[in-house]
Amino acid sequence: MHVDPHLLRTFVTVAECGSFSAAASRLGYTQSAVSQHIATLESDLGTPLLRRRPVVPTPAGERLLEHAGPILLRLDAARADVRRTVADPPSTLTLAASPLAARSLATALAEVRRAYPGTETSLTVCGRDEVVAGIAAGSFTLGLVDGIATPTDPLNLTNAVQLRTTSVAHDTLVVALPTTHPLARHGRGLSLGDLADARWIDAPDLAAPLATLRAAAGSDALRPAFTYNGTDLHTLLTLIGSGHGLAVLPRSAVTPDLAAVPLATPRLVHRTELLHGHLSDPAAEAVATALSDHE
Amino acid sequence: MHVDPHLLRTFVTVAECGSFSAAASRLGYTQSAVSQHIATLESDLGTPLLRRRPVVPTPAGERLLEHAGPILLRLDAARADVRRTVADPPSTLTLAASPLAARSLATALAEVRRAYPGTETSLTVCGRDEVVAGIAAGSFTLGLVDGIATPTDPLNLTNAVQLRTTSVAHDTLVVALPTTHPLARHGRGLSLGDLADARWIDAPDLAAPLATLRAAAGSDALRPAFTYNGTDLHTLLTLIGSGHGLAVLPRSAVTPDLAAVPLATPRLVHRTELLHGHLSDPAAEAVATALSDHE
DNA sequence: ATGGTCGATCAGAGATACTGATGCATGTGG
DNA sequence: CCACATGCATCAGTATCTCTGATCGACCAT
Repeated sequence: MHVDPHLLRTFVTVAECGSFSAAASRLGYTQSAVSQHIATLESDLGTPLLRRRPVVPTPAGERLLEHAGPILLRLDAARADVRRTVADPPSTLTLAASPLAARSLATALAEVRRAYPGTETSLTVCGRDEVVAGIAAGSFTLGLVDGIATPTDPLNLTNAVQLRTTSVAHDTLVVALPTTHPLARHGRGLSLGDLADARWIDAPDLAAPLATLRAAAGSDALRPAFTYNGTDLHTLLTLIGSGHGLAVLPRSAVTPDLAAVPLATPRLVHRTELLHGHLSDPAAEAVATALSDHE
Repeated sequence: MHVDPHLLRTFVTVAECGSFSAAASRLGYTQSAVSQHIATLESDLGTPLLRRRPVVPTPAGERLLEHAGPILLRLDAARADVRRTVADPPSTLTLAASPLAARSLATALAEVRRAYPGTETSLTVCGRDEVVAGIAAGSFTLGLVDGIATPTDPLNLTNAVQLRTTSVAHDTLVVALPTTHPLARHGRGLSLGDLADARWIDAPDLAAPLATLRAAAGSDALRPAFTYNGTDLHTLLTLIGSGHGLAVLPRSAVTPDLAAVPLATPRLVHRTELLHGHLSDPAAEAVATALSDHE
């Protein structure tokens, strides 16, 4: 029949944990149950999904993992979407935003709070995927996600199926460098190809992930010399300023103490998009329109 | 926990059939089981999903239906994708195409059959959604889908998640009219806005569906005076020729006995895209590259 | 009224999905 | 080289779930 989502969920957990017993305690099952789940899934699909000891996905398992996340997300999204049409709109406005997108919220939000003074508001800043997942699962009513895209295309938000998206802001992309850097005075704009051998800082949670830039440039170069796993813009700018490497950022994110040379090719822009399910809450709708008009 | 896909499937079937007992026999269950399925789903989601007698989805049910199709499709796609990595490539090349996309196949296919003479080939022409679903579910290895899109964007194939797509051909869109029609000599190109009150033939399975054109034009006009539910191009052209109305088609589809005036605004093109999962079959890969190169 | 259709409900048989105990392979420290 | 610890597989048993078949009540048409 169909692949059972319960089995899928334990499969994902086991793959994440790299261990049957760890997954079991995480899921509140016994190790025996987890073992049976995986066995059932494997016999159902007719192929081993995990190599044991150490526990690593087989190629078939990798395939399944690619599907499992979106499926489970979508399943939750369906439930959340149905709940939304039934439950009355919550009194608190629950917002989420990825770090560089959060700034777009402040001004629009101010207007709305003036118009609806009674509304409690909560804002969560988290990773792009978490924003999408949270909106889908109904834990946030409105989300802002930033990312890079070609000037005409929308952001490629995989998993965002059945969610409404609106582009709310775009900004040119620049390469941020120390002012002392030889390229800092490069007036006409830089090409990614020229920067293949530069020292890059990869800050996937904050700036344009290098992997995305590689895909856009069609190049296999652009290897990170430094990886910053954090969401604090100031820290990243400081790292760049003290010469640890350079990064691609939206122009408005770069402070004047750094050089910001436009990224000429490939032609990409920084875009932030609004993301939501069906809006029944007037305050949420007001935020949405305030943000859209801001464009 | 999660929404159970089995229940989801019977829910979809019941909604389609508009009857519990009909759905039961279609699914090979008893009416009792179907009734219990729906009851379980409703109590799980905490809201009625169907109004009984007559059986019609409630608003919450409509929401769920929007999710159900893609979820079930994706579940099948996951299984098919895993199977593909395990099973050896099938000896027959299984192709699918939407009616207007099929023509792009012929030439590319000829080359490949010369290169791989041993390969049995099957081609199925069916609706766009069926092509996508069939590829996802693994019943076809390669699919061609046509549709309209803005010049820079790819086709908006919802449900095509986790499938690879390549644009293989594009063609300008024209309004097909009888040569005697007053607009037939309209040299510079027509605007959809000017044609709001024209007699339209809607041929959703074959040409650009009017609903899509309406969305692109941002207009609520463009109501069909005639609907052709069929996939035969010749029939549609004959209908146009005998004055039943006009339709938007790719230029290459319109024979010289009809007038074909370019569609100037909105700027849209007819595009056909190649669609497939992971290709392990060399012949299938050859077809894919032959088609891509043809651009 | 009356027979027919359709969905809801109920009891019970069969399948299922857990737990806890045990078995067996692998890697590790004495 | 041998205990021993660790971690997955397997098994038996039970609690639960999920069907079927029978029955009921509501509605519709005759």
